[in-house]
Amino acid sequence: MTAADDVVDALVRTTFEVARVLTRIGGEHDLSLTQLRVLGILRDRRARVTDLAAYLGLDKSTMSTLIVRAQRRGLLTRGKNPDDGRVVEVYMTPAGLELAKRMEDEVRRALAPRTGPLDQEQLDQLAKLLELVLARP
Amino acid sequence: MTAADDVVDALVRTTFEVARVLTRIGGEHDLSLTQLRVLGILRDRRARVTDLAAYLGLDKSTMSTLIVRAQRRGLLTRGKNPDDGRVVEVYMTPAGLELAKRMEDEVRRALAPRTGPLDQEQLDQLAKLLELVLARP
DNA sequence: TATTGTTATACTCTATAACTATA
DNA sequence: TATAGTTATAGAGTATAACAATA
Repeated sequence: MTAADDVVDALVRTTFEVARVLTRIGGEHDLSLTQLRVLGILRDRRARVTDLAAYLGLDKSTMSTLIVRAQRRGLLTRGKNPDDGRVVEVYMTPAGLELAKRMEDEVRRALAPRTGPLDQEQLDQLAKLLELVLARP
Repeated sequence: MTAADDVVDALVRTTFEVARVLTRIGGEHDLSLTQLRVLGILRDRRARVTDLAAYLGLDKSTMSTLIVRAQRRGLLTRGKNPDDGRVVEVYMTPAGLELAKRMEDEVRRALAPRTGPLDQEQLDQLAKLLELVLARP
């Protein structure tokens, strides 16, 4: 068992723990983990259906139905791109933005007991090391 | 934006990145992220249906159908507990164990480019810090 | 009565295939 | 022809409710 293996183990376990928190908080607002993520992505930008699908690793048809359901709930909107009539751009409604913000706060609060025991130096180290892990594609 | 907020952001992004890798590798073996996790849990122990459901945060009925499908694929087996006729214990078949092992290797290989750039000290630090985060329930 | 598990039902999530519209 | 998106279909994942068996 190498140190890299230990890190992979810890990363996978952390992933399931954080995913559990995200799934619970999403569920409390009737949102799946995927829908939660869509809202997270669209918080600060608009995006095309195909680009969203590629980013999330989903088929465009899956993306399409996800958007339809979120739109039906008033969380986001679709609009034609005037430069290319084939393209549909997706963006948040005020209600969607508000929900995304509320859930972000809830996630911070839910994870606070886990980050709380770390001191300032450990928090900085962990953030830096995770950024290093995320840097590689 | 506090240091704790930065860590939460990095944890959430890491979660989605690792989940993407796990989803892809599971998918290559026709397994969902949940099924992948069930196999991971049962690798080194047997478990009751209700305990599995509680651990995964799923309803027992959901757990039941997941088990039925995995069993139909020959990955795991169910057996009555002789001490308590209500209890069903679930455990892996040799085929399930072999698949779990193969996927674990694939996950390590897939994440190697991300852990690779870290030196020995950084790996040890990251493993230690993630353990601290995981320690709090 | 309480606990353990399964089944029926009704959603959402997801990919594949077939389609429309635009380029 | 190629690209962007939608829709129809089918199967997996999920929870709720109702149920059977056991304690």
